[in-house]
Amino acid sequence: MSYIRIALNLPLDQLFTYQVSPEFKGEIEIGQRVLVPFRNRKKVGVVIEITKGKLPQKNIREIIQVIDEIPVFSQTLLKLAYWIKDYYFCSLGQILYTFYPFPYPLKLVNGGSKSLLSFYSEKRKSEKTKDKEDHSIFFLKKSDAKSSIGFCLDRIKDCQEQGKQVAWIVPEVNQIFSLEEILKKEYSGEMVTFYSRLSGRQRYDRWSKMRWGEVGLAVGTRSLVFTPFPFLGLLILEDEENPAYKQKEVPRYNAREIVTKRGEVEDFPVILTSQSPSLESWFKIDQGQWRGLLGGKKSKTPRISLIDLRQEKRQMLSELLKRKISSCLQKNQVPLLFLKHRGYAKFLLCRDCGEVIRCPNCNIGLTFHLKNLLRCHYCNYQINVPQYCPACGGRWLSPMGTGTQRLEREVHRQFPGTVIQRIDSDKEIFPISRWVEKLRRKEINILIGTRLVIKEEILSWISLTGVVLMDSLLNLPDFRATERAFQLLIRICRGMNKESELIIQTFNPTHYVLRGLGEKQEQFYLQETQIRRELNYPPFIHWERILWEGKDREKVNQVGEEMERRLREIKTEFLGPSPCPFPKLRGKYRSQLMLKIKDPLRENKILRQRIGSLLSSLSNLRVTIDVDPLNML
DNA sequence: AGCACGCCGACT
DNA sequence: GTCGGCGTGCTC
Repeated sequence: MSYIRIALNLPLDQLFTYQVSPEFKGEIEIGQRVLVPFRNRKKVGVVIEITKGKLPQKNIREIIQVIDEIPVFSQTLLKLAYWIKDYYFCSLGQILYTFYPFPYPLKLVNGGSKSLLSFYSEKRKSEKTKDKEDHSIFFLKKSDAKSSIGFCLDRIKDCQEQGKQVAWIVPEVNQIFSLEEILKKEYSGEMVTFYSRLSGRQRYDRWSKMRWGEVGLAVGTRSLVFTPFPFLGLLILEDEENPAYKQKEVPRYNAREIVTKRGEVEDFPVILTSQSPSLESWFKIDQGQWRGLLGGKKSKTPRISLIDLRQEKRQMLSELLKRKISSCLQKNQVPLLFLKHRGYAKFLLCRDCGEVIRCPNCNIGLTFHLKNLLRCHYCNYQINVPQYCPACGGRWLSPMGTGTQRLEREVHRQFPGTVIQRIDSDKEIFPISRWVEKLRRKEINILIGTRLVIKEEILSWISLTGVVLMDSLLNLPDFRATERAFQLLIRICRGMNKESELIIQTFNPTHYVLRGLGEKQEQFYLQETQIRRELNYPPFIHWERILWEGKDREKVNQVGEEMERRLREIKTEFLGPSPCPFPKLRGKYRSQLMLKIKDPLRENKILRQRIGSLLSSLSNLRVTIDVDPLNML
């Protein structure tokens, strides 16, 4: 008698056992999909273990059908799946479902072609004799958005000669097409693009081509990282710091981590690129774990002027910025005014010294609440609004963080008769080509935008950017606020056309983010690393956020207390528990806890035991865990 | 996650 | 009377 253990797409940390009737014997392989009866329905599962011998329990049901003739998932891909499961706290079945995201009737046939089959088995033979390859991680620091293309093309051509496949991953769908256009001219092999917006049929056809080794080059978004390429020789991940690489739903993976892990597991090189590396990546290069390379010519630097808002009259546009806008308009150029999105998290700023009131534990800006209260979103520290600035004793403390529409009105007033275009919501930004077309036809005089407008295609039309209130970027209640502000400024600097100018209005002109612009970028990273080290923040630890919500406020609070107790027992460091920034959402009370984890793989195991049992005993609470969250709000 | 079971309120 | 709301429990 033989039976199999399979993974199902359920949020359950367990495998299910089924019996294999004699008719399927010898057909079953690990990594194959099978159709099984589950409750009163049919479900697709992936074979994880095959065991011969006595059945481990009674009432084991039989599989209905073997779906694939050849396993969809190789042993190495399964190894990757196991790693993701342990790292990101989800079930094996959920991951395998994201590896193979097609509904059941799509059956993986071998294209009806024998040649493909033998192709595949030949590959398997050669795999055993293959030499050890260099699976280093290369990090390409780009001087501008496009400077990775030349470098990567050479590597892609090398792969083409060796009959290996390459996957090039970009953060956003619209970046695929411009890259595709360039690569079409340079790459002579078969190429596909891959992204979720394609129809099911299209996605499946392209996926099959990749899977059967019929294409040499694939360009796509983050899910491309899971494609079971049989001959993968290189993975490229463009703009590694982009938060779009983090999936917001289960499994909450970051494609950057998967790419490097897959390179390690399958033993091929990986290239990450960026104009403005994440601190985590910069640190790995600095530590010598990854190999840093420089791409492109020396970067251009615009003229940068800092406006000290403490010296200015209380208005949104300084005299200098207004003058520059005027001269821009005279030259028929389009100035860009940048600001943060409609401020939802207000902070309290001292107009004398330019500092913001910060949490003494967490160093992030305290959030200004109604009723005279300042609160830390990380550790729940609270104080009443002080009368004097704790840093300089100044009395003029004012709440900041609003005013998108106000700026538009202000610009209208200052520059009557001009066409002002505001771009600040996702709906409007796509397609970007619409705005580019308007810029080309000179239908816009002044552009006002949030970070959505900081795209290469738009910036190349701009020669003057005014950052209206730098402080709203620097003082967001997120420990990555300074890093993100720095990256944004770098991208603006690199993206604007030549002989451009950047004007930054701020209450804090000596901030290290601003000193790090231009030639001294390493300075910024060194200083930021120092701060992260002192506060024990990433890259020195990993955050894991546990969030739970329920209708019963008391119960939500009790769970917090119980979790606190258990975490103390296993000596895990954590912040909170504290109510979420939106403490009541859709009628449910929400609390969260932030764990500081040194070694996720090791510590998650312990957490699964200690916290997992608590969580499963609480039926009417919904719990989510996010490893390496990018958004701490 | 689904899906069934079961226990309560408001309907032709 | 019963239709249907959703809290609870289980899945080889």
